[in-house]
Amino acid sequence: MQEIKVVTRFAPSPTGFMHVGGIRTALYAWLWAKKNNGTFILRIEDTDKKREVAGSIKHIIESLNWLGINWDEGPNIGGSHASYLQSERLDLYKKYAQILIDKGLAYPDPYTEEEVGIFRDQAELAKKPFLYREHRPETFNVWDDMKPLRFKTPEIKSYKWNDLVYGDLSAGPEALDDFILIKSDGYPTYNFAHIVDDIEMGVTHVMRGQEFISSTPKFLSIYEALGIKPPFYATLPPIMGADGKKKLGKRDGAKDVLEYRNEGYLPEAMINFLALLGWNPGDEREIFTVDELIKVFNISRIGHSGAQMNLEKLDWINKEHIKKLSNEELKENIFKYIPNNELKDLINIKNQLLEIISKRISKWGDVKEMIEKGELDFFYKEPKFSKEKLIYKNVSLEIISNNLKQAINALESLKEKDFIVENIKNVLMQIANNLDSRGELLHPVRYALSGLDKSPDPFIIAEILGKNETLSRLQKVI
RNA sequence: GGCCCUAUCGUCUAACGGUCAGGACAUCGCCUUUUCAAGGCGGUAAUCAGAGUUCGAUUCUCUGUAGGGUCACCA
Repeated sequence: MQEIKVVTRFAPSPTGFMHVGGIRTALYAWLWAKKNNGTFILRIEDTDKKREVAGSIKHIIESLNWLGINWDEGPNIGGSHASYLQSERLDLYKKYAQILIDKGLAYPDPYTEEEVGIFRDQAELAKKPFLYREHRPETFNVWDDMKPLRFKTPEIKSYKWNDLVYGDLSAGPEALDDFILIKSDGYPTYNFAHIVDDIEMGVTHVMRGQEFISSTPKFLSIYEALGIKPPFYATLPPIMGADGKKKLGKRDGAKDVLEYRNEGYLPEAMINFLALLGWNPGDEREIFTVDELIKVFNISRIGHSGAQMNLEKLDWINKEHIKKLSNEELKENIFKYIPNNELKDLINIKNQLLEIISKRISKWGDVKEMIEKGELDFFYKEPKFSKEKLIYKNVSLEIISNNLKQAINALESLKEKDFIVENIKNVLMQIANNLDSRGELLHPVRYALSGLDKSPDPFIIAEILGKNETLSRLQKVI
């Protein structure tokens, strides 16, 4: 058995941003190349000038960069098959087109677009698939570059082929047609250009969505006409929109992946999540680093059915990845979402506060939300409070005040350097345990320190505030 | 309409033809607790329907149903 050098590619068209569907396709192709020490190519399929959106290429590159999906050859770094922009390879497509013309397998379309449109409407009216080849001219003119060039399907037949994911696939003869190779504007169609490029670039494994199954016979017939062996095909199941019905698409709310970055998801969590959307390792592991994924990824375990995005699971996976980060990494990320310096300074001094925050978020953007809701203000700013809220159940304010006085006395006895969570807890618990219920002390202390109905426990707050501030806040409420 | 693909808890999924149909997210309950979060423990919850093959079918076959894709001078 001869080992083949794996070459995969991701070939987006520059028509806007990347959504998770495209990214997952890129990811699987990338993982497969990495796993096999192969080559991963980024190629831009910019053959439709009308749909092109300015800035897309930059945006696509930024998206892939964010996720760490890097390429060995591509538009910004070059490579031995440059250019990686199809619009700069027009001569090459013409060359291959000429080969087909010479074989009598390509001819200029004599009809106008309107005429073809009428054929199509007729077919639709008759509830039949539209087949251009039924209108194929008897004799072919010489191609003058002004008309679109069509492929003359050599043999109308059914196709069977093997797919690395779906196994044996087949299609009836109506999947075969005389499709356009080169458009009247001189640009090739996807159907033709990607085949030429895959051949030229030595691509061994083509990964793409299910929507291409029905055009695969067209591709196979081109390979046959050229006398070239097609690559391996790995068809990916679709990713469905939130309703679980339709394939995810830009028109129905698919998000730019960079929005996930802006919301504060970790790239490795995003990769982890997307890898699991349509693939599984065969055991029960779910949290993977990128390196682990490269090791265990396998085409044979890609699923066949469409999967719906589950944002809650993404949050969970992101949280699991957050847990793995060092304090430095946590700070670096969290600080991006903190507008005020007081809080940053405090976090720099108190690792405990960093821990509180990181435990309560599933993505960095949640920090912003906490701040906006004022959930962190009390750490560096005196809280506002109302006396009634000191009350725990039906205990009178008088008793509460009395309890708080005891707490103040006890806390005062702690030396500044001993003012840490363990000691604070000890001291307060001693008092609290003698009460009818601990809440009679712990609730008012927590409330006096935080001014909030919901907050972290009073012991940790006290340590973070420090002895002076803690005592001062308690004094104020009695 | 033709052709093609798919079908297991709400969601993502696992299960050489023989499992009590397993895991994860979500959800619910309990524990821990002064609240919230976290954590620990546990529960509810699925093989689309009908035939066939077989001693035995989630698994194989057929039909139906449902969903998806495709039938461009888009990719």
